[in-house]
Amino acid sequence: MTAESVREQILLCVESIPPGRVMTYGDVAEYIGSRAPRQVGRVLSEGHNVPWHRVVHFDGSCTAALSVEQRQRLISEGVRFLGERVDLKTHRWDGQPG
DNA sequence: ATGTTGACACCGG
DNA sequence: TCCGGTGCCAACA
Repeated sequence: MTAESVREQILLCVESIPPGRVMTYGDVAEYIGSRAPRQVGRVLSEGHNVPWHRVVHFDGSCTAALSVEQRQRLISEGVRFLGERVDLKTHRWDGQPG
C-alpha cells in the first residue's frame, strides 16, 4: 500500500459517493483503511475531478474555505441542511449500496 | 531527525 | 450547542 495507491483509493471512494449522499473525512479514511482523515482533505485539496463537495465534517458542517460552494452543490443535489450542517442522519453514506 | 502545519476526529466542560 | 484541548497521520522546511 503505497502513498500513491492511498490517493487513488481516496479518489475512488469519493467518486463512488452517489449524488445526494455525503461522507465524512473519517468515513473515507476508514473506508480505505487509513487512520488519517486529514490526508483525505489534503488529497482533495490537490484539486481532482471528483465530487469533493460530498465530503463533510463529522458534525455535518461544510469545509470552511469552501462552505458556500459546497453547500450550493449539495443543495443542488437535494441534500437537506439543518442550519449550517448537513442532515447526516439522512444523507450520510456508509459506502454500502443500500 | 525535529518542529510546524493542515479541506480532521473525539472527548470534556 | 458552542468552545477548548488532545490525538492522529502525512507533507514540508
